Amino acid sequence: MSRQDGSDRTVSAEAVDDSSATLLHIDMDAFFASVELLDHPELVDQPVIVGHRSGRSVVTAANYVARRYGVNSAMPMALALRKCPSAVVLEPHMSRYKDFSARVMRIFGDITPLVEPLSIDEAFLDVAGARRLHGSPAVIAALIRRRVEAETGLTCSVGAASTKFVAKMASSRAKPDGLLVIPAEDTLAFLHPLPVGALWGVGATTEQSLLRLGLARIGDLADTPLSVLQKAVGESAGRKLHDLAWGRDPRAVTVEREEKSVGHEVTFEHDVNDLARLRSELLRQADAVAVRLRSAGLVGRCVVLKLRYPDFSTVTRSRTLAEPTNVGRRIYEEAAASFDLLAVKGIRVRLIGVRVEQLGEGDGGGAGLWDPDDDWRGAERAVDSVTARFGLGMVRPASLLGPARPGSARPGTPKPDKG
DNA sequence: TCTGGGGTCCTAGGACCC
DNA sequence: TCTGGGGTCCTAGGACCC
Repeated sequence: MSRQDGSDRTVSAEAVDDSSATLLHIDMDAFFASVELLDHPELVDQPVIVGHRSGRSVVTAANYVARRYGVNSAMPMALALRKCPSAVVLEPHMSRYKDFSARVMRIFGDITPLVEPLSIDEAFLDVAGARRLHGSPAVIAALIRRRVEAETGLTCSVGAASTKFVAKMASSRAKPDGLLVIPAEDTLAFLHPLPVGALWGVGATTEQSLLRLGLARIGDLADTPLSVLQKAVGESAGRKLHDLAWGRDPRAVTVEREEKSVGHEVTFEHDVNDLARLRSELLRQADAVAVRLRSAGLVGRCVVLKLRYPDFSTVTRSRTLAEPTNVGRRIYEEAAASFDLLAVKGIRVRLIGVRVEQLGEGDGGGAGLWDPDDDWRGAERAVDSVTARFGLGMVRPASLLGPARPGSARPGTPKPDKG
């Protein structure tokens, strides 16, 4: 194993044979907070929290100064401010984070086309094919870290290993501003002393189940019969834990992933018992979901309503449609029908949300495919905008229902490349 | 302390069909 | 008349991740 970090850059990553560690996991350090600090350099030495100040919000991100006070992501803001009353709270700026995200992802893309974004601020890279051009994985990781810092002013941490999940665990142990290389032959020596909670996929609940069995370290999982693990945490999770404990993870870096669902939800500042208000929120969300589906060229078959009550208990109700849709009014009708069955007198709601699942390719209307010459598409877009504003169903005039004209690409079908 | 919003994946039970 | 086992679809809930 070889370590390199901001405080001691002289440790040479090349001292170990890293040729097997071709999977990199790159994770930006305190991403949202770091972007905000670029705009507020005077705050770098102060505890900074990104999030809304309002009553029911949580911490979206915290810089490392704030973390020293025990502040962490997803912590209720009220608690965070009790732990660190001197923290500066900054409102999030998502579009700015997306912009920085695109910039770092482009840097990754310069190294290899095999980039799998995991979230806005992290990605897997398979650099096996990039070694001839750029050098060993550790050299590539160092190059990426230098470029990210030089071109964005942000730091990142990198884990390099022979499997994705070990690379991911390595990057988290390299944080902040570090690089940790785990050659294949060192995998078990790296994993086995770590606590079970450090495993990707083991949260608080699973950790407790494992601790009750006396399994505290990853090495303990490796030494436990598969059947015992499966009885404790389920068949699939048990199998996965056992494999991971032995460093087995055959997943490859996948560049494309298809979306499985699209949804919106909102937690009210104060619990709501006004049914009309709840329905109008539902309508707003259904339309927002529909707009996103259409712009992605998708339709969905299953509409899920989600409610959370004041005691934080959560229920969902789903309805499967005979015909998939991306029409706001249809989504709303299904969600509202589910809602009406739950909306007993005196109901109070903390959160309401709509999600559409079982997605498939839509029948056109994808914004990226819009051809200004196709005037019927323009008409459809106009209808869509009415839909978006008023929640009306999409009513395509009968004259627009005909087949695609000869010579024009079928809706939803990308036109072939020209040579 | 009092818990966001965006997701993915898994489990389990029941209906239904062969 | 009683009964089995597998497969698929649907639904509800929950763990987990960032």
